[in-house]
Amino acid sequence: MEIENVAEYLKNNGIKPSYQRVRVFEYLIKNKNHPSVNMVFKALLGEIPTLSKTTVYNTLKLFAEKNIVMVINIEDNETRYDADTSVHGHFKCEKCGELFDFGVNENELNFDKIENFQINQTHIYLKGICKNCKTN
Amino acid sequence: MEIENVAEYLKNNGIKPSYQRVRVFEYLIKNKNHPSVNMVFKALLGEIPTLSKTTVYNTLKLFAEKNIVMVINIEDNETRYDADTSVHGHFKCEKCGELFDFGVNENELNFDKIENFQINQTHIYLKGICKNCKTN
DNA sequence: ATTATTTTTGAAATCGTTACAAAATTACAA
DNA sequence: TTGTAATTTTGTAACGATTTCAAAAATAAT
Ligand SMILES: [Mn+2]
Ligand SMILES: [Mn+2]
Ligand SMILES: [Zn+2]
Ligand SMILES: [Zn+2]
Repeated sequence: MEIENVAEYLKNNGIKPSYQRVRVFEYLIKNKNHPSVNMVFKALLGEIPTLSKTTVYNTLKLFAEKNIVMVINIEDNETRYDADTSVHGHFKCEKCGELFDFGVNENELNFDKIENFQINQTHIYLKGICKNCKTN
Repeated sequence: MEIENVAEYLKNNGIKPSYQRVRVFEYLIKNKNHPSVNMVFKALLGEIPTLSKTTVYNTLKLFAEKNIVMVINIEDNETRYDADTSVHGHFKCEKCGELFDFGVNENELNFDKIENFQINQTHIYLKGICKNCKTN
C-alpha cells in the first residue's frame, strides 16, 4: 500500500493527525523493520527531543485500535509493530533476531474445528535460522 | 499423542522427573486449556502447598527448552503453555477469552520469501469471536 | 555418614507497560 | 482577539509478569 499524505491517511482512519502521531506513523512506513516501542522512541527522540515514551505507547495503541498497524507478539517480552496490515507472516531469526516478512495464502488454511467462528485477526509466526545466519 | 508414564516421558526427553516437574506436566496433559503460569500455579497449590511460583516458571522454561511444551504468545501480557507440540493453530476469542485448537496443513503455506530458511517453530494465531459468543 | 550436586523456594530486582494528573496544545465560541 | 473547553502530550509513579539470586531442601555420589 502506498501512503502519499500521512496526515490525510490518519484523518481518514479517524485519527487526529498531531505532530507526534504523524512522525510515529512516518517512522513505521519508512522503517519496515517491525520496531518495538523502544526502537521508535529512541529513533525519534533525536528529532523530537521533548518526545515522551508514553506518547509512543499511546500512539501505537491508538493505531492498533484503528487497525492501521498490526501488533506482533512473536516474543513474550517485546511487542513489535507493523504498518503493513495485509495478511502476511513473520519469520524471527533466533540467531540475529531479525524479523522477515513472507507471503501467506489465506484460503489455504484448514479451519475444520473453528467453522462459524468470526476471524478478526490472523497472525502467522515462524522461528528458526535465517539464510544469512545458516551460512555463517 | 498418548503419554502413559509421565516420569518416563520426562526422562526420555532429558529431564530429571522431580515430583514438581511430574505434577506440572501431568496438569498440562490433563487440562488442555492452554494454561498460564498462574493457572498452573494456583491449580497445583491446593495439592502441593509448598509449591513456589518460581518452580512453575523454571519447570515450564525447562520443558520449552526440551521441546515438550509449546509456548503460546498470543497475548502480550500472558504466556500460555501447551503440551501438544504438534503443529496446530490457536484461536483466541476476544469475548470469552477461551483458546481453541484448530488444524493446520503445514505444506499449504506459501514461503516464497523465506526459501532456504531453517524453520524450527510454527505459530498460527487467530483472534475473533467464537461460535458461542456470536450467538449470545 | 559425609560430601557434592541438583532442585526448590521465596524475596528482591528487573523491565515492559499502564495509570494518572499536570502541563501544553488545539479547537471553539463570544 | 480573547476566554474557555476539549484534546494531546508529558513525566512520574504504579503495576504485573518474569527473572535473578542465594539460601534451604532434597537427591545422588563417595
Ligand atoms: Mn511485516
Ligand atoms: Mn493447542
Ligand atoms: Zn539471522
Ligand atoms: Zn467466546
